[in-house]
Amino acid sequence: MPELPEVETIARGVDARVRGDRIVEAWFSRHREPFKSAAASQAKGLAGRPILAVHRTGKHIVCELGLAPAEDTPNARSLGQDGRAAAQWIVHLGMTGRLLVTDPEAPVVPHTHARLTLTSGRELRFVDPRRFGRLEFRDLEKREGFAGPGAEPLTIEATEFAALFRGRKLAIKAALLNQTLLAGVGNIYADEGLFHAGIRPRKSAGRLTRAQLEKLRVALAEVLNHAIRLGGSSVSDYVDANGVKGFFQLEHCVYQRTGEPCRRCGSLIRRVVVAGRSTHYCANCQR
DNA sequence: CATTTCACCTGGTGGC
DNA sequence: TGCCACCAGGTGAAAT
Repeated sequence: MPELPEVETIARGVDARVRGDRIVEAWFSRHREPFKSAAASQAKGLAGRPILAVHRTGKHIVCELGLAPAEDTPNARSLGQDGRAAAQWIVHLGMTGRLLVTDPEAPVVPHTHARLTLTSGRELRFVDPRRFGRLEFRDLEKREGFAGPGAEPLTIEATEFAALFRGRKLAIKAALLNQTLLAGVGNIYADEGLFHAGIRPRKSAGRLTRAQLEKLRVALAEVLNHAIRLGGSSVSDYVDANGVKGFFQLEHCVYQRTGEPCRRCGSLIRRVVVAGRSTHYCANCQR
């Protein structure tokens, strides 16, 4: 479910409620590897660590963690070297993942795969029916910090954005979904961004003019920021860290509006398959 | 290497 | 009500 605006909304919500808290204990379900690091090593790595901050990178939620009291040295390294985090817990929600902050007595819903109990008494829970999500623990004393390979669509500049697509023959829609180029855009916002930029999804990425690419960059950033302001798109079951739905689905111009009139020109929205994904566009507004 | 296709999962929906 | 086909916001491995 979650693309950049949904992940950003969740990360902000989780940050607001668990920043400064401390992980007492972590529990993981046995359900086959919905994990990137083994459950046992994650549980061991997480226990006792303070949560310094929670933020988003691409479609990943990154929990910045300090040192557990036992390994804390008198050398003032409870925040790690230079006040930076000593470890990270990285959550990718896949299609149906949820990261929720709950009271401990809140019923444990089916497909709950992780429960982190916190000093405050609250719990951080990961729920994921389809199990496409991924959980990873990184000890920064041993490895490098997490940074997705793709550029951030909200801050990328014109020249760099244009360079991403130069010489690429594939459809612009397929290119937008490639997380190693641009991180955070998924099926909804690729379609919406292309609509606002007036570009056909199947147009070759490398054949777009510099002006079209710039229009696309701006359109994407506007759509994503607008969606963040509305708490994301709740297409079926997306909710934020507090279980609250978003409202951007009400503003969709093309996504899942097949056969409905275009909000700008009235012609009917079409659905095709590009890069194996449902793709929606207005043949009149997008050329 | 660039690009496309498919497998991975469960659950909801709509047709019959 | 039941059964079934189809669809779904994501990725990464395998095939081309």
